[in-house]
Amino acid sequence: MEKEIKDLLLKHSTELFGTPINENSIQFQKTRKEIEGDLTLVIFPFVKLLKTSPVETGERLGKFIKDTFEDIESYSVVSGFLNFTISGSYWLKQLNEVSKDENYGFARPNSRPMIMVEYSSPNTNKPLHLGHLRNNFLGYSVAEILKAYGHEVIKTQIINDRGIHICKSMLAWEKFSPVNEKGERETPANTGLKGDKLVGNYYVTFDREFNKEANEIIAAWEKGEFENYPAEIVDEFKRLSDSKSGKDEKAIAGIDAKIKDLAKNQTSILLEAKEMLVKWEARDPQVYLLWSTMNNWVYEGFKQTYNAMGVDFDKLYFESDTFLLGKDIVAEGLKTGVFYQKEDGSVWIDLTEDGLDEKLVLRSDGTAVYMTQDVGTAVDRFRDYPGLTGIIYTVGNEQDYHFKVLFMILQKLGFEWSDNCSHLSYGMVDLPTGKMKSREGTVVDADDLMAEVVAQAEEMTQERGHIEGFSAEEKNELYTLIGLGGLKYYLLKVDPKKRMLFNPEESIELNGNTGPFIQYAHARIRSLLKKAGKYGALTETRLLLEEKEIIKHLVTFPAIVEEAALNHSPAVIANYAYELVKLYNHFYQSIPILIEEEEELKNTRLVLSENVAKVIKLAMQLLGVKVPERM
RNA sequence: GGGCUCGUAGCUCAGCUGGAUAGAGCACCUCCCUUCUAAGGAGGCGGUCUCAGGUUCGAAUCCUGACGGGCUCACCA
Repeated sequence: MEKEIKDLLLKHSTELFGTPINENSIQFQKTRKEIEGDLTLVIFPFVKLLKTSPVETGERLGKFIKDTFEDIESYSVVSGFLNFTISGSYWLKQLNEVSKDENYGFARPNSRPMIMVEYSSPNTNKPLHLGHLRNNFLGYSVAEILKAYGHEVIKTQIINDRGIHICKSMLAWEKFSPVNEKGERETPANTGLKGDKLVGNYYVTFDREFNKEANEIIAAWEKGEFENYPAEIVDEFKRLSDSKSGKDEKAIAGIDAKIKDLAKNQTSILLEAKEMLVKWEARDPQVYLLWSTMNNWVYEGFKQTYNAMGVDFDKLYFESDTFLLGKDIVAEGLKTGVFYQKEDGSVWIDLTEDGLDEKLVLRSDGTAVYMTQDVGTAVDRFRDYPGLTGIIYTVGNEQDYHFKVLFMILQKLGFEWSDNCSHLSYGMVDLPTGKMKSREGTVVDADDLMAEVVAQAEEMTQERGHIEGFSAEEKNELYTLIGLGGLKYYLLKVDPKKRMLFNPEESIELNGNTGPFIQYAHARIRSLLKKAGKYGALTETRLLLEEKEIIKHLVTFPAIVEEAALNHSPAVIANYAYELVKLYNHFYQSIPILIEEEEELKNTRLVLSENVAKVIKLAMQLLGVKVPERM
């Protein structure tokens, strides 16, 4: 209806206003609750054109529009707003349209260009944590939303499987892993530990030993024992140490941190790790075997976690595969003058004219940095998928600058698709106690959290669920569905861009704006429909206000999907679903459905309920949240 | 210090391409299961939309500045 009115005004604008009007000056909004009407047109923009009062302008437009559309029953002008009341039969027709389409709101699959969505992208030295949950749920959901909007979507990730951090875990495992009676070191098989957890433990072990050794070095320096250390390091230490006198506490802490870095670089353990990295790059068979063995443990662990999260990928990329291509591209770019080389051999790009800095793209020793492999990975992807038009990178907002630079480099290298690449930048997840810090042990582990949330759902469901006759397996499925659904909804209902607070109590809450609240509404409707058995089709009936409100909301679903797709925002979908459920619950509570005696009214209400359940399900599907038939 | 970003009820968040009296949830207080799942519903309490200017018929929304929080400015990833 909005579109029809808009077209009408545009078509007749000269006749109505004496001049063609801008499409943007036609603004619709929802009619306020207290005022009668279904649709409101803002008339201020036209007042100036007509040089009459708002009331007069409104009356004139109102009459013109009402006379054109049969379905507009009446209009009223209230302080600059033109409110239309639309006929019940129009809304019934709309409900019928919704009802006909099993995938209402979804576009035809693959009717839009191919897009790649990257998410997750973990390091292989640490288990996944709460931050990854936000990342994974977001990426998965945005991918589903884009599919629903018609895009062909490739879900992917880049696995950060190479570099010094992996070598640290490898080294710690070699040095410190206990040997059992069979002469084996710890493995996931002989410890029963998930592979990512086991490797993560050794990363922690490395860090502990690393710090221990660094502290010993500092202690030695403070006692004046400087033999075995290079003169320039010793000088630097003395300079830093002397500069502490007379400074305040904060400044001293800063200087101490610098001293710590200095000492860390002198540790034998770091040296060994670096040697290992060099060996890895040279494909030393022993190191390479250890590397692939430990990485495979991690992948196996991650696989379980992804499975529990309910996310999946169409294609994986590994940095160990793409960083060489990155180096090739840098070499080409150096020839064409996109990059330049400094005397020490390092390669840079100058972005100062674009308001950014100079950025390193290759170290002086010729090895790749993060940027190098990201360039390589991007190009690799477009080679793999000739139909690909763009990539969406789901990565935390601490990397905003990195992606700005990456896209600019790709553009300067002449890849036209760089314009279609975007950074889905999301805010950090804070805890009530503050930031998550691995050093302080405040990181919330993804597996633990999911298990906890499911256990909580079990407890709640046993307390109040309607699960008579469920098998043990069905029960467990339900607990998982509720626990995980709640967690996903909790993390997705907030605008991705914003930093958010994770409150453990709220995340398992069942009341209010939560996943289980929405799931419950769905289960209740399904149960109602089951009880109703067969019922007739829609017929011409009068509609109650409550029913009309719901239909109005259902009708906006396609526009919501579009908005969510364009903004890469699952939160838009979550808020929509919540609104829908609130409207429905109000209706459910105050209007008889099954016990309505008038057959036509009952049918209408059942069809309405059925479609509410359908749209809830579709919307939740876009968030990766499942909805139960009973709960 | 430069760049980016955020600041809405006690708390967590919607609203932000300018539009009517700024909305939810949680928490707190009242009510409602001899009607279909009360994991529900109705109502109450609670706001100088950080502050100060500006643009506009109209500003939580746009612009400028201040204050406060976060991120970032590595031959780390």
